[in-house]
Amino acid sequence: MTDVVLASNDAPTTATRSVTARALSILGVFSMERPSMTLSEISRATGLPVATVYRLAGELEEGRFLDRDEDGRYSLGLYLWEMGMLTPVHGRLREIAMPFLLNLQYTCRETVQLAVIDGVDAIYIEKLSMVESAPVQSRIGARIPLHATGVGKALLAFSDPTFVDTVLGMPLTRYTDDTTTSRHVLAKHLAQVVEDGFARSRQEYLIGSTSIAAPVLVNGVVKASIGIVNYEDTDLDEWAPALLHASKALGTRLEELRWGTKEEKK
Amino acid sequence: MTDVVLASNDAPTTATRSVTARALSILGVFSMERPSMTLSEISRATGLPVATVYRLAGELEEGRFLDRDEDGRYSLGLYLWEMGMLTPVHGRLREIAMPFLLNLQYTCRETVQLAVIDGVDAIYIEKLSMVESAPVQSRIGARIPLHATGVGKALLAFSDPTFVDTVLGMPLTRYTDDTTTSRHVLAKHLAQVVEDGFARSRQEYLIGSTSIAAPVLVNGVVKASIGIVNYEDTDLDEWAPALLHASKALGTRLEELRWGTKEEKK
DNA sequence: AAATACCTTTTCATTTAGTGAAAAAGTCTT
DNA sequence: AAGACTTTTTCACTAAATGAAAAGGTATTT
Repeated sequence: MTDVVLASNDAPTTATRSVTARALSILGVFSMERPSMTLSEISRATGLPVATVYRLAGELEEGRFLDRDEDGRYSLGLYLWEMGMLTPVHGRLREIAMPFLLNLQYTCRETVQLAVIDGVDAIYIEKLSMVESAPVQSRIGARIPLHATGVGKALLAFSDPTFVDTVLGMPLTRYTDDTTTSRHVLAKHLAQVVEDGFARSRQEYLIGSTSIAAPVLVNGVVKASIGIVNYEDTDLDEWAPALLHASKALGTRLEELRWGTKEEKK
Repeated sequence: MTDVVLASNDAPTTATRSVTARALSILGVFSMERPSMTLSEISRATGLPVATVYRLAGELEEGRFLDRDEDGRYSLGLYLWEMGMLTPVHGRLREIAMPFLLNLQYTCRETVQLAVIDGVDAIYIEKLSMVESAPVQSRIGARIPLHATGVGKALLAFSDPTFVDTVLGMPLTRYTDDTTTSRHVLAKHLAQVVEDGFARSRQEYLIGSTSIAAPVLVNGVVKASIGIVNYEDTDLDEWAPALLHASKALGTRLEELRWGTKEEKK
């Protein structure tokens, strides 16, 4: 009931009551850094006895939530991915956004991103890039700070004031020399973002990366943000009109579809 | 152990032993058609007593595998999507393929697809489309027949003969008047695909849709296929060279990265 | 406003189903 | 061939999950 959900440390996570919670915690230890693990690695990472992991991982494998390769290493299963594709954020948001993102990417030929807020982070929902690579920090599914990225600031600047206060009240992590860590300065930045209609970010999170980003407003509420980034520190302001056009068009489309309202029931 | 895994019928699925299997079966009842469900709907769909679902769904919600909206309706949670993004098929394959797909889409301006084999189906891993819509059957994550789509035939034609026999030995479902349902005719088609180096499909699965598709070979083994589709029944042969170039280039890139071999360990 | 019908939540006596230490069996390494 | 790991199996123990039934909600109907 009053379970304290321990964040995914690699350190042995003690005390996880129910079977279900234990099984789920097994899935939770996989990450970008450790996409596959052996039985005993999982045991150490979860703090669960090997015998227990053996049984539970076996059940997860049977349910196709885990895959097991010839060497006996476990990795997250395709079925899990299939389920992810059924999630509203993908099935509804990304699906609808795609044509707008593609058009934008077609215009500017830079990497185009789509992000949403979850908790006090932003998450990349989509990233269209002509170049391979792009740092892991910017992969789809990555959590990124609201205060130190283009898409983050675009989301934050147009958020509910109460929420903004919450975020400003938290320690603003420094990632580079150019990260804004003063809440006062950040508040001024955000006001500027609202005025301009889009956010700028210059190596505030990753050295050498520059971005601009605009909010996607649905009936006046920020639901997502679209960004243009590159990793050569080139000025991107020339693409601002195209960016704003794309974000507005997506917002309008989502309004038309009454996105997020209860018309997608049953 | 000798659990008969019942396919996701909507009909009450009886007899699911373990707690874990029950919890997972709750996740399994969500689908594109029913992306959100109430407690009692889940109870009926899984065949589990309401009280049980109440507890388990509560735990899944706590673990962020399920979301619950104001009305009390459950839907698949964002965390599930995040995990999906860690899956090899996304993190490795789609990520690497993206630049090639974008380039292809940039060239032909038609919908571009990436698919892989899972079991005896193909699954769309990625779809880049300038137009919204495109039928649900072709959404990312959708399972599609190997014998009646461009990407499917491209995958099958270059598959292991034993596997081909298995697939040809199964009933070939008819989807449209143009679906090839004779195994003999299909075998001939596949030989033609190998000869041409790419597959053609004309409303074999969906009325009005045409596609061409080429295999992505990694050290001579099909690992995926890339397709170009449209829904206006236009001839796409003019894009075959670009398609072949993209699929070859991706295959080569995957070879360079020693994709699927055990260099991504630890 | 009372009745009907269907939902969600809580309770609790019952017992099933999960537990994990330890032993066995299987890998590599040196 | 011995050592240091793994993974798998076993089994006596009991914690933890179960689900019927009652209580509490929320609509919709009469």
